[in-house]
Amino acid sequence: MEEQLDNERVEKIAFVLKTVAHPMRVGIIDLLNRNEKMSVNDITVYLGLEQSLTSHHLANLKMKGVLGSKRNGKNIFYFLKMKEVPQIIKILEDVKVNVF
Amino acid sequence: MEEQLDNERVEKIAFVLKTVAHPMRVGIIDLLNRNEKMSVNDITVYLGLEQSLTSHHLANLKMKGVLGSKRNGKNIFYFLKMKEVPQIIKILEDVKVNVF
DNA sequence: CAAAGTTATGAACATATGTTCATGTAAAAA
DNA sequence: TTTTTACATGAACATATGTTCATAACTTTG
Repeated sequence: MEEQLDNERVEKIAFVLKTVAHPMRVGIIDLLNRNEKMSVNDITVYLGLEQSLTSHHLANLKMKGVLGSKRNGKNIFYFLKMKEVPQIIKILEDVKVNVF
Repeated sequence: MEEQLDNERVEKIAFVLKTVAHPMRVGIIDLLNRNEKMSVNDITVYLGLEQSLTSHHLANLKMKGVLGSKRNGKNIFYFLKMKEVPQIIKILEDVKVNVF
């Protein structure tokens, strides 16, 4: 039998889940899982969003450690840092939920 | 290369993540992953919470399809329904985050 | 059937989160 | 060096979420 999760772990786990738990952010992460790195504009266009909103979400994901970024000329490329996150998404790919 | 996630999937995935993304709820799920079923009072005592708050969170998890429940005498026992969720928690057990 | 034990519910409140809009900053191109 | 392109930032706002408190509902026991 495995150990029970201590408080710190529970907090961290919930923190990561909260960070990812939004359709736009799941979409962004899925995209970056297939592409290695993408500019803000690429992401914005690809997902059909608005620049500012994309930027806010990207900043959020970066701040929490899920993504990283690197400038190249006028572009800033974002990439996946926390490898666990796509695994989570994969597990939930065919999940059945009670939406209402 | 795998298919990109369609909108509906992204929505559902985010929905489940949102449902779980709270320290108390992660704790509850972890507990129910080790115990098969537990009464509200057991959970309340074990996690050191308050009755009403526990009940609210349990109702929430049940409504979204993560947990199920069954009455037995005066007690109501809750149990895990969505098996994917403990797997997710497991993946994040040793995750490194930028808390601030 | 009244009392005690167990869980649910709803209102009220505080706080967190997501979005928009206007504007700022940095790099490249003209 | 002005303009254009690409991205970030902050304020303001609306909405969602978590918690507490009081009370209701259901089940067993006396």
